[in-house]
Amino acid sequence: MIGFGLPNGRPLLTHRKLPEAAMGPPYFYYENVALAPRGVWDTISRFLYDIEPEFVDSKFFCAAARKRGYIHNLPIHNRFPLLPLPPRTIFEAFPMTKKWWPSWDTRTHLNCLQTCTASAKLTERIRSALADSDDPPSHNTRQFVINECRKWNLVWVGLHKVAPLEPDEIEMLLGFPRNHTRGGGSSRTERYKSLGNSFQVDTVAYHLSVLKDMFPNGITMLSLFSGIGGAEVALHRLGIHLKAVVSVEISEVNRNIVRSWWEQTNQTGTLIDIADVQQLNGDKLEQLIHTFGGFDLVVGGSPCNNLSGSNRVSRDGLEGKHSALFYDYFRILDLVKNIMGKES
DNA sequence: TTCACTATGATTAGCCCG
DNA sequence: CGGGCTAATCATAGTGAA
Repeated sequence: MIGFGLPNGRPLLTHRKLPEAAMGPPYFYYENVALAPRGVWDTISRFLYDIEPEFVDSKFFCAAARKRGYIHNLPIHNRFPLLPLPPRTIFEAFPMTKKWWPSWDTRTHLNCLQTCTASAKLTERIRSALADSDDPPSHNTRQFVINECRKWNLVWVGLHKVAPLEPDEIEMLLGFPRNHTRGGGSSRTERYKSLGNSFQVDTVAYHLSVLKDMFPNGITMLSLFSGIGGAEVALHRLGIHLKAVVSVEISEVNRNIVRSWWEQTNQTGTLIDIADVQQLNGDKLEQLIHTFGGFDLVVGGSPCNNLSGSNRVSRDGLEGKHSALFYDYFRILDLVKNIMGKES
């Protein structure tokens, strides 16, 4: 799952032919979970002008897996990665764990960072099982421990002692500045949730890097379902000036996080935040496009709640309560294309 | 009311192998 | 080609303490 190519490998593809209807302006970038129920990506692709999705696992960019599909109309040649390159193995990311890491735990990468973490009961069950067993432990004990460690992304922090990642460790893995989600009224639970729902910044930045030469004076972006601002952080770290960002995000805590980051990084552009995508109708978009002279980029990862395999309760597909917001991404993107096409 | 904590499988895709 | 196996997975809902 390497998409059209990785930073240090030979590209599988350097050019592609996009359908006429897919061409910009604006450029757009859509994201969601790769392992969605059958047929979901076919539907998404059909709405987004029949562009073939680019499936990438972020384990090639950082120390944690993140299998995602991206549909975009960006050029794909001359991409470049963010520097410095982030740690790409568990030991590089968390050197202190090496001391306690059993040889029979052969993981080099973590699994997908999700919204919930393991219970204290589980880590205690693991400690107890290992303390009561031989050295090395029996096959059954090892199997139990390894399975739980993989399922819950546990790391070794002591003798027989595993623990879930801390929020600041997840921020690092995902490419955000330390304490990005800390403060601003965000509880620990909310931090895990917001981070679990986020982009992996290095992966997204690699795809967006082609914009740097194309927009030397900066870009104006419409950011839908912004979350904690993964796309904004990616562009900023690429050194692309943000002239204006219209950010749409339902969570007040997340809006605060992005607003706070905007202040921390001394942005000179304009940040407008909107709570609900439903507020973005034709009139509102015409007004915004008139104000900013159009959007260069429309970014969005629509809710995956009803697509994710972790959802035992309501994995209802693209028509599910939350994931159906994909259709608002399409609606808004298509409106922007039409309005901008009319004015040019 | 908020927050921390806990338990709760099914659906895929990719293998190998007959 | 299909059955059996391994493996991964941006979560929801309930409870109880503060």
